[in-house]
Amino acid sequence: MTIKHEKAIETLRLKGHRLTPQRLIVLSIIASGDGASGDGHMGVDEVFQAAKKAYPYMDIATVYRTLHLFKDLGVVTEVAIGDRLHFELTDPNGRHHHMVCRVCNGAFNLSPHYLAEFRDTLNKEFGFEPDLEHFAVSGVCAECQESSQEQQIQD
Amino acid sequence: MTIKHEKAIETLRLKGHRLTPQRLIVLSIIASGDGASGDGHMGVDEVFQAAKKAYPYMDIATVYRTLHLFKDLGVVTEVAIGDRLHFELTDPNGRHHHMVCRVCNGAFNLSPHYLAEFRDTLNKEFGFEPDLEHFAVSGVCAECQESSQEQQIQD
DNA sequence: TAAGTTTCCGCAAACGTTTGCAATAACTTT
DNA sequence: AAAGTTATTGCAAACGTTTGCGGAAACTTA
Ligand SMILES: [Mn+2]
Ligand SMILES: [Mn+2]
Ligand SMILES: [Zn+2]
Ligand SMILES: [Zn+2]
Repeated sequence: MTIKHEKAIETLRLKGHRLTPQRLIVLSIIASGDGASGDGHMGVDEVFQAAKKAYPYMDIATVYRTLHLFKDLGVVTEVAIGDRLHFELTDPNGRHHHMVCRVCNGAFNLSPHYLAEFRDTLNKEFGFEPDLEHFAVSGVCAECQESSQEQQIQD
Repeated sequence: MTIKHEKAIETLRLKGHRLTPQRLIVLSIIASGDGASGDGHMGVDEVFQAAKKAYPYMDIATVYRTLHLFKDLGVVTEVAIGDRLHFELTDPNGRHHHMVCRVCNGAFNLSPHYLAEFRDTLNKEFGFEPDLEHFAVSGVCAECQESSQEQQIQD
């Protein structure tokens, strides 16, 4: 049980939400970060399947509701990867955004400092306050650009 | 019939796609830009309802397939507004990104120049090539920030 | 610990969007 | 103009996600 994990439970209680077995199970699955991608981001179905092992009556609607609650509380971070939702436990000491590759669906962390100037500009020029907590930019990662170049040479 | 609209038809023909009535209808609806939002971006259902008036057998799957084809050809630009897809005819002389307000669902145009530096940084630091054609940043617009401030004062 | 209050859950149905499939229609060739 | 080729369509079913509802469980109070 990590400190992040304990703080998350404390946040739930402090904001007056009930500590149901379903919520604790989903939280510990996300906290384990033990998803197929290996980068700590877990797909909704991965969470659901793992949750059913711990508690067979678990419903997919409960998983979604729980993840959205955690997102609203800032306990988890949502990342859209290849048009499916993924989640990771928020690390207050390691906040980051994401670059998502549309070819391999890899998600790469991006330090907030790369967006600080962009945020300031939008603020000053337009009075627009961007939601950067769940910011992700999609594109093609370095590795996938290389492999598509090899492909072209072979043609 | 605008020049953008004619060029779009020419693009279809040149790339070997068939000029079906369904495609021409969807294209002219998007080209009209006559959506409820007033900013030229049209929701999928708006397109579908208008298309059914011109051609009653029109199917929603055809609308989606057509819009995605147009997107791949660069003829239309997709903007996700409040987690629904919207589309506008691409203007080669007025390319822009979008700021989308999560409160009022307004979509505000953003000149590419605001993202040029961000793109360069991702390229140089990570070899990541972002897809900026359909880039949209979500947040809260100036107007909605003001009204939520008034709200707080009243409380 | 028992009763009362209110949030939360499982279920089923709905949402917006995508997909497989067999029939049709756009284009090409003759 | 007719026949042949193949992309595109309408339909229905499926996808991932959200929502309404009535019963159940978490917490509060006594
Ligand atoms: Mn991450
Ligand atoms: Mn626009
Ligand atoms: Zn990649
Ligand atoms: Zn707004």
